[in-house]
Amino acid sequence: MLDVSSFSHLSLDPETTVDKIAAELRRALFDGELEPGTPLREVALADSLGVARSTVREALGSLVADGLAVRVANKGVAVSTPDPGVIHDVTRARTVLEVAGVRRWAEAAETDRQAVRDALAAYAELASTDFTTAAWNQAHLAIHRAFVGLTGSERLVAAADALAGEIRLALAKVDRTRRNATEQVASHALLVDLLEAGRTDDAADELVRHLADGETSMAAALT
Amino acid sequence: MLDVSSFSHLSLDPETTVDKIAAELRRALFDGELEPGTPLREVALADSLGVARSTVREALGSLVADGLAVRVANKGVAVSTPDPGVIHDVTRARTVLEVAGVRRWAEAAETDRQAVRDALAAYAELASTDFTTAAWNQAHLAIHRAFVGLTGSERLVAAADALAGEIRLALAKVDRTRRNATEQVASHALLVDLLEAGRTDDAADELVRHLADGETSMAAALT
DNA sequence: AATCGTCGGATTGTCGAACAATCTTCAGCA
DNA sequence: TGCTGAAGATTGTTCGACAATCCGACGATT
Repeated sequence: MLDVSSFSHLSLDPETTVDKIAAELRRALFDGELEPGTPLREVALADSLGVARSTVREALGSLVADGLAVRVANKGVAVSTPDPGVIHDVTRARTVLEVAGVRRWAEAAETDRQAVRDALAAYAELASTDFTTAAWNQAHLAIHRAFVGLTGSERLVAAADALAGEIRLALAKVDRTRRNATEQVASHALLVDLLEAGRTDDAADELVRHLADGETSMAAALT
Repeated sequence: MLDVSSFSHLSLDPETTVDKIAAELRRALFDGELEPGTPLREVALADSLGVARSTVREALGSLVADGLAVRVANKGVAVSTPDPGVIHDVTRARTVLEVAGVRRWAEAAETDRQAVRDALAAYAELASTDFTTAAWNQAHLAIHRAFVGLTGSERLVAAADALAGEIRLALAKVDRTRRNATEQVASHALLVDLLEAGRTDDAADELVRHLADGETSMAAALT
């Protein structure tokens, strides 16, 4: 039998009701079931989900903390509405984070580099299946998250996750991505190839271009 | 008389009780009145502050979202305990953010550059007064915040603020800063001078050194 | 007609009490 | 010593209530 200390790496934290509600709301947001600007009434959500108002309230606080919704005092919480200014700021922020990551490709931990390859592989595989918009966006953003992971800082990854949430919100109603799925995969594969070849400067330039393109297409999709 | 639409830039949001509680708890944390690891009991805080438990609970959620405290299910929230690993991660993260800022010095908005100068001036002035540890740390971190502000991204500044919170937590009980206040000011002034002279590469190197020094001294102060 | 005051409904912010589930402590016992 | 189990403490969640605030409508005034 193993020593007890061998299990010290195991852990589980019981999923609380607030977490479930927050997760369900996030899913609804990312699936485009809730239009940006939609007010999230506490009582309506409460008896729609069969929980108390306090619990809903706490879950809403979680969404607000992540920037997915905004709360104005005495008026309540509403789904964040991504405007061009937000898109621009998000793009500038993720450019900083992701470029910092890819520039550390050579010095990064091997596991972090492998995470990039794995994310790319999953992305490519998904492209040949019948995927949903939300799943596609998630796989795409997983690659960019892995880029930030190259910095080796979990806090930067957390910041990138918050940015990704706002992007998924903006992309919820857009599935223009489907038609050029293979093209998108090729673009990211090229980027990783440049990294593997040691051409980090070229990779960084390519990434900046890619993110700028993403900004323009996202801004255009806002109608 | 002015047009009615001239008032569109005015706004005010009433400060809610939860905000006051969260602010008070932050102050106590940054002033070192609460040791890291101290459990924050909901009932104790509630009747100590003269508010309901629900309200305290919500305020605690705010602290947890900012990384100043940690919540484990069914056990409650406790003040975060900064260990060397945390310090290292925070340092790596802020290095990315601040270096990205200073490298954009030339392209940054003039107001953002001026914010750096102003923060430095306030820091220098504070050095010649009888300051408290918390105020000193705040003035110091304001400079570094201004560096991130050079990126022009409010989201990166927000991320930097979260990092700054954890730093203030680690620095709460340390006032080794007092003795070499003028030296600290000189170090930051040199950095800004390099920027003004257009030597951004040298400034970035200096900044990296400065942050690395900060990490070692913070880690040493953890005892 | 346009502006202003007021009224009522809806919603949030906060409070208080309650209860089950879980954690912690500690005495008792093998 | 090491395990068991009961008691107390703490959290997670629910319910009900109330004041404060917001919002829209409805008149009243100029």
